[in-house]
Amino acid sequence: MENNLYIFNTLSRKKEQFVPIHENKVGMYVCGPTVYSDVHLGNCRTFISFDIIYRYLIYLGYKVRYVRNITDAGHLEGDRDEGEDKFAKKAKLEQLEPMEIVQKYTIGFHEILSIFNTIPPSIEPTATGHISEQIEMVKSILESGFAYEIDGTVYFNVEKYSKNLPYGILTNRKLEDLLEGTRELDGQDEKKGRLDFALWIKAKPETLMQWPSPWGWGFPGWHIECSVMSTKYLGKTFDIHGGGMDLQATHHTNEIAQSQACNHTTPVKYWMHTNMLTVNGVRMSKSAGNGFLPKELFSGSHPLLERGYSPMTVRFFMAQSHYRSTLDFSNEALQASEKGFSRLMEGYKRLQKLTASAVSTIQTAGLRLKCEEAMNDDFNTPIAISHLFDALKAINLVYDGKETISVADLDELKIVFKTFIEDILGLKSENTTSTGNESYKKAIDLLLNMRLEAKQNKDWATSDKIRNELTALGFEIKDTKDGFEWKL
RNA sequence: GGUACCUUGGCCGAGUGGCUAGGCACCGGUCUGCAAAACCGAUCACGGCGGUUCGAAUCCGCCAGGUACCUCCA
Repeated sequence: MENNLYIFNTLSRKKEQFVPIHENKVGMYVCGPTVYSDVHLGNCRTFISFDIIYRYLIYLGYKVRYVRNITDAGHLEGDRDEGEDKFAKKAKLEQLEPMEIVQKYTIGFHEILSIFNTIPPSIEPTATGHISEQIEMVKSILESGFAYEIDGTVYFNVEKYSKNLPYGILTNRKLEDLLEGTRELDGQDEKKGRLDFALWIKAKPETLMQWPSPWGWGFPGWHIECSVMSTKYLGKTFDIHGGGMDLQATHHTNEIAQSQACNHTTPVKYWMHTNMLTVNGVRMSKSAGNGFLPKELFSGSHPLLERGYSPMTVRFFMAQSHYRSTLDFSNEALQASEKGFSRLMEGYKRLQKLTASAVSTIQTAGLRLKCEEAMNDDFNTPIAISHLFDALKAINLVYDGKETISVADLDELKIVFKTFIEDILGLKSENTTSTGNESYKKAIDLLLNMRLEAKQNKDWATSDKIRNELTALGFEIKDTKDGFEWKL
């Protein structure tokens, strides 16, 4: 299959033409959430970005296997292979079983992603469901000589690995620099090298989630699950691995090392990293406390928000920036997106009502190609959207009777709009009136018909009163040549 | 301290050597009883200094400011 898709590969820090390993097929792995608390908006940005990427790959005709894991074990509070397990800590706080925590937040995560209209991945494996495979991989890494065991805990030997293979390729860093950057660890540490990380961690007696292993009871290190599950479902080498940029330096770097040590091959052809969401210029993060939850965003209940914004407004807002750029959250920016989105969707609805003429007096033919070119350039959604807005102008001109469009052009325009707005960008109309009941609609129509009569009698006082009061209730009233239109 | 990245008009946000990005806001106009919506038009730009070049927002250097990673986070 021929395509001109170019993807920015973190490995080379360049845009590279996308050539799948197996013709017509794409294997894509994205690091999913650790389900110990509510998913926050920054996480959502990454998953929405990859949702659009997934949708576009499908549009191009690829058969995509999209794997996104759920981390439900082994993720410690600190990454120094000490500290408390996140699930255990939360379980104590909420007085629940760790698996109740996992269940609760997994459901919440799915709910939110569904509200954002993302397509579920093909496979969503969990760490706890792959304990034996993780043990096998740890064994294999031990056999290859890149790991060592100390008292029930298995560590990856970074120094030894880096003698044979480049450890810091993903962040373009040398081992010496990394070592220099690592601060001295206070307290006891049994690791041989400062950069070494745990593959398997010995359980303490009070550890809630633990499994038997050749090294005694314990639980897997955080990084190993991704190596295991991506290998299992996508093979030793697969096409795309994605995740947030914050995972690049540690998690993904270690993942490469593990997979390489076990499978003796480069695990991933294209590494893709999404940039961070910021609030007032500072990264939105769990620890900084400036991250709001999707529900707070929808309802406007967070102190930083002036009011609520709908899920599709947020999705559109995110699509208006490129996935590799930071995106700054502000009320002003969200309101701008809300209006723009509303205008786009209004135009999309109008498009369905247009009547074709014998000839086109406007130029819309190249739209699909332009949008494809934008998406082919490392999924440049903001450019694709700008082309849709250009076409929107043409739609409105035809709607106003100032220009005409031919049947063929109209049909193509309808298909392209549907394809890019719904299928690729994953946007959908949120107009509530379409789901409202009939009597309610008729009541509004009745009021507006009364207003129409008042207008015909030039009773502007009554006519304005009806319109103003409805407007105050949130309705938008538009007068047309032969009547009116309204929406909530 | 080390490493990397960023700085675009009132706001958001594309763009990597010459050609109007786009959205929102604002201003003028068309339409309208007045509005709204829509359309047309105008205004506003590339952090600072220097260099390369016929030509730089785009390449190079320096400076200033900011952010991220190096410590859990998508």
